[in-house]
Amino acid sequence: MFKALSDPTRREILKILATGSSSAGDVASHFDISKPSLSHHFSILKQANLVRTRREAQTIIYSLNSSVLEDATRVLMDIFSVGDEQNSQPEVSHEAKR
Amino acid sequence: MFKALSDPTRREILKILATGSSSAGDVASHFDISKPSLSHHFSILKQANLVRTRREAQTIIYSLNSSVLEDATRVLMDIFSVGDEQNSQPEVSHEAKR
DNA sequence: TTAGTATTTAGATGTTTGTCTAAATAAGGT
DNA sequence: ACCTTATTTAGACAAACATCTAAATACTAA
Repeated sequence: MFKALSDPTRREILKILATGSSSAGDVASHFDISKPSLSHHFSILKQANLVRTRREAQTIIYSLNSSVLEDATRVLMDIFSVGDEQNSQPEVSHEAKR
Repeated sequence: MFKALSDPTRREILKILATGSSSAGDVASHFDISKPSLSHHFSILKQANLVRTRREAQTIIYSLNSSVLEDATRVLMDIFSVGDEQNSQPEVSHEAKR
């Protein structure tokens, strides 16, 4: 998921989808890259479970999977162990005492 | 910052630092990769402002820069526009109405 | 000032990633 | 059936990335 979020284009796609779901083509019109490239980004986002798709006639509608936001935020907070013990004033490594 | 977070080794480093700051060497002992490689990861983390350093005799002590967590979380929430308007039930793209 | 420890820089290498064009697939409309 | 529109797959390619070894730098202590 962090891999998926690490590309600026993909984050932009997510922002666009956050304002309402839309077709692959519609999203593509916001960018200056080819549709195959966009399609590739979509597939990565989908793999990361950040978006969902449904078909509507010929077009594929992409929408944000917001539930993963909570996961993402949780993982981040977990990494930084927020609301946790001895985090703020770090101790000195045992080898580094002078 | 997301780029920095996109590598599993770096996320692991951050988790280790979350339990208290430590020297580059100490952190290295948790991994099976060379010290130069670790050093490279550190420099990326530092560039992303996720860690801070101070020198203590020969050793360099790395510590988590927790304040960036809030930024990260904020950016994430921003992307998903949490606590916002029409996000839950997506509309259909104008081209996709049948 | 020489030796030892800790970390970083340099340079090389294989892998992954983002992009492209061309072709394939999917669905509808005439 | 055929043509048009929408999207994806395939294959290629350059740039970015994670890793390594060897050498350089930074500091301490004898």
